[in-house]
Amino acid sequence: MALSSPAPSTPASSLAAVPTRDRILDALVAVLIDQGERAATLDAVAAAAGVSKGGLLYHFASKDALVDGLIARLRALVGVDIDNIRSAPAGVVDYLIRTSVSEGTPLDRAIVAVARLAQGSHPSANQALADIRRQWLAVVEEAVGDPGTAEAIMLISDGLYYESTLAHPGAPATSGQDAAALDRLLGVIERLTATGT
Amino acid sequence: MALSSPAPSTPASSLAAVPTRDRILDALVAVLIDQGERAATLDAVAAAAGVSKGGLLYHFASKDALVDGLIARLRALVGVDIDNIRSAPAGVVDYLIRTSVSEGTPLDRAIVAVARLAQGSHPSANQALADIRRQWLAVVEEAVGDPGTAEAIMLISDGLYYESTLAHPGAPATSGQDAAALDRLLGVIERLTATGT
DNA sequence: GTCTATACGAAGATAGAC
DNA sequence: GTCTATCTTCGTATAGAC
Repeated sequence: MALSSPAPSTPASSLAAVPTRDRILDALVAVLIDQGERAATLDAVAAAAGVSKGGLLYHFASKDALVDGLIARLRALVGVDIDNIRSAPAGVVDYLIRTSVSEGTPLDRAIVAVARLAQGSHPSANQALADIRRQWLAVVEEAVGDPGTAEAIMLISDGLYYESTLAHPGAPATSGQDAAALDRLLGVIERLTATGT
Repeated sequence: MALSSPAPSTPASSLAAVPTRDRILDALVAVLIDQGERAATLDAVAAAAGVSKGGLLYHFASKDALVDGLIARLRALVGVDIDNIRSAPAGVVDYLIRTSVSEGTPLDRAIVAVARLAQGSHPSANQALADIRRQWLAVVEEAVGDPGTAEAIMLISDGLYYESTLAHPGAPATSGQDAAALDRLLGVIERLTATGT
């Protein structure tokens, strides 16, 4: 699962300490989500990870390298997700829409963090998000048949991501009311998939 | 129309020079759209407006004041747009969706610029965008009747904005292919509004 | 592997001349 | 109203000790 780091050869127990490299990426994600792109300085990330700036720079030689590390983690997580979505019991669309709003999982957090980066003209962050969208769209198209319908559903997913995360920095996680709204939304979307072209 | 600046009392002709204050806001918008939030420094904005940093700071005492000026302009432009959308010949939904992707008008540019700002934890930018969304959603709800359908349409609009502007910094304006895709999308959306709840 | 200290440049803001 | 210094703080990165 932790594709971004080599598996330790002899983990004494499953409670083995998280490698510093991963802790730093966790800290980067946390700062990006909670305080935005501008606040994600080397100082702030190092402090959040519990290391010094010098310590951070040992693991990631520059800020760009740090960002690249996060994007690599995101791509790995998405690879797993694409497998999950194809075999989702409630269907591809249900899975996609529900996970567009969740905010809890490592994947959600990685996406939101990279989306924050993408606004600051990080070309590789934009590229990664565009690639991911393409992968999801392909799966939805495969599931619903009609490309136009797939695009509309994908746009709703984009809108949910934008609304639930980017538009409201520091918002609390999914609440009960949101869950009801999500059910209602899925009902509306069914009207798109029920009828053919 | 230019609600953000007092009308000159004696404009010799309609070619009267644009006030420096407005030129500075234009420059801020241009830099935000073309180069992102981080690039929108006082130096860069001043250069784009053709004034010195000191000159800029005469009109806007601080960077926060500059941002507030842009947000005030956006709110004024949206006020006009809300009037337009209610009387749009092709209908509210058609107008909303089409203008979600345009990118050419002063309003579009102001929205994209403020959206860039919103990612950098500018609370007032987020607040303004949330307010605007609420106004549009109210109009759509009024037009289509069902709140769930209205929300789905609004999310598609959000997705279009995200896709066409935030996700692709420095992308060219609406192309021919986009226009066809938009028509197809409107066809899909009609399936939502055609059927009742 | 992790730390402290320091160099260097960039960005916001002030002061005062014109 | 607009300009040119100048000050200060912050962010990235390097050097070298431990």
